[in-house]
Amino acid sequence: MAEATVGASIERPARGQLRSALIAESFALLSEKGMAGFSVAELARRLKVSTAAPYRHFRNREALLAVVATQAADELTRAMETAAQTAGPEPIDRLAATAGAYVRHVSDRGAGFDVIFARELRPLRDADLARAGRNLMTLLLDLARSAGHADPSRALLLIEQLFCLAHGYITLNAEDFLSRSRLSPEDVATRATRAATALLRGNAT
Amino acid sequence: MAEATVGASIERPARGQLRSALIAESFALLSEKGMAGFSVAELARRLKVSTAAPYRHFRNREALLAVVATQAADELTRAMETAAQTAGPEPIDRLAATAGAYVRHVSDRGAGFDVIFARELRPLRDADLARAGRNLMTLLLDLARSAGHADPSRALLLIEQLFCLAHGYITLNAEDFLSRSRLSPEDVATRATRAATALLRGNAT
DNA sequence: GTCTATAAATAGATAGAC
DNA sequence: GTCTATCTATTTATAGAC
Repeated sequence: MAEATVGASIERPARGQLRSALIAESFALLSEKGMAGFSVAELARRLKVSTAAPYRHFRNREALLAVVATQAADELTRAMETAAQTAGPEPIDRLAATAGAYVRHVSDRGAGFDVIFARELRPLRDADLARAGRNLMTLLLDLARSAGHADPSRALLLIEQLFCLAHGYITLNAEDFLSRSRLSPEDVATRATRAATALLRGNAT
Repeated sequence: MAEATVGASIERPARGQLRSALIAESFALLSEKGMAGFSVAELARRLKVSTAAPYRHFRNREALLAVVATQAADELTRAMETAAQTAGPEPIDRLAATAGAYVRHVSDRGAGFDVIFARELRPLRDADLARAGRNLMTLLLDLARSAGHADPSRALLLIEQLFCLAHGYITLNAEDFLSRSRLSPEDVATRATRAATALLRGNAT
């Protein structure tokens, strides 16, 4: 679990470390406030630097978010790759574990498809972010293909269904819809994995 | 489709009609900006009244949102009731149609579970909103029970899975994840209904 | 590489006139 | 029932000092 939950007191970064500290703290802020509630000023306040300091490292709010989104996509690609490999030989189990890993990782880190593919970041046309997003989608489509869905449009449909389900679990858990208090990343991932398995079974028949 | 899409020019409401106009326009604003981007000031600007005017009708932003959330819950309850009744005798079809109606209605109106059960509105302890939310959940649980899931915790699980899926479709469609441009409420509902059917089949086996 | 100071928007909300 | 005027807080972003 990435630290920096609500009240965690944050060290002011050493000189020269602001850029990486900004990126790291962005994940915590996204986790708490989401994309729309993300603010460069609050980020600076948390790191105990002036509100102007971030602008020495990033042209503007969107450029910072694009770097965060790129890192999120790369992290997710690795987490899901690992989950698929660990899950055993059954195609359905592998895909369900992949969706579960998505839910676990995004619940923990706060940046998922909503950030990676955010409409708000599209106008930047950031090459790194585009590459990271493509890698992520390629992994998913490959997994769907190797689960026996050779038809590309069928594979795409399966991915769409699976990740709408996964992302819904994240979003509604954030509003305490699944439980009286927010479920841990581990718990919500478990529930989402079970749901994903049912969805995949229903598609197989 | 509720009008008031992006550039739609809005009539200034007649004297005495501001309260209902505020509520009506809130749905359009939620549709475009979501909960976090919702602002009383922008609402007033769109209705061509002063920023102070809304505060003659609602104590604050949250009180306004609570009324909107209540109406959203009541609308949804009716829309989903109708969809279930129209869907024919098959329990799976009825539940899938209900989820589809959720997606269609929320894609159009902008206020779903994220607004109705918003964490932000919880501290108000608004009795009307609580009643509307309970009615909505009661309808869904009844539908799940009559679909053969007599065990209450099993019925709850089914509803959870179904509406995480439905809500995920809405959220990701809003970021153009499902298509290069945003799908219409009708189109996203069709896709979600298909996915819901697969999910329900997978749970039945 | 970071700071102070500052500007222009925008937000939520209130007091008091009409 | 709505307005003008106003206050306070917050955000994005820039200029120029250190």
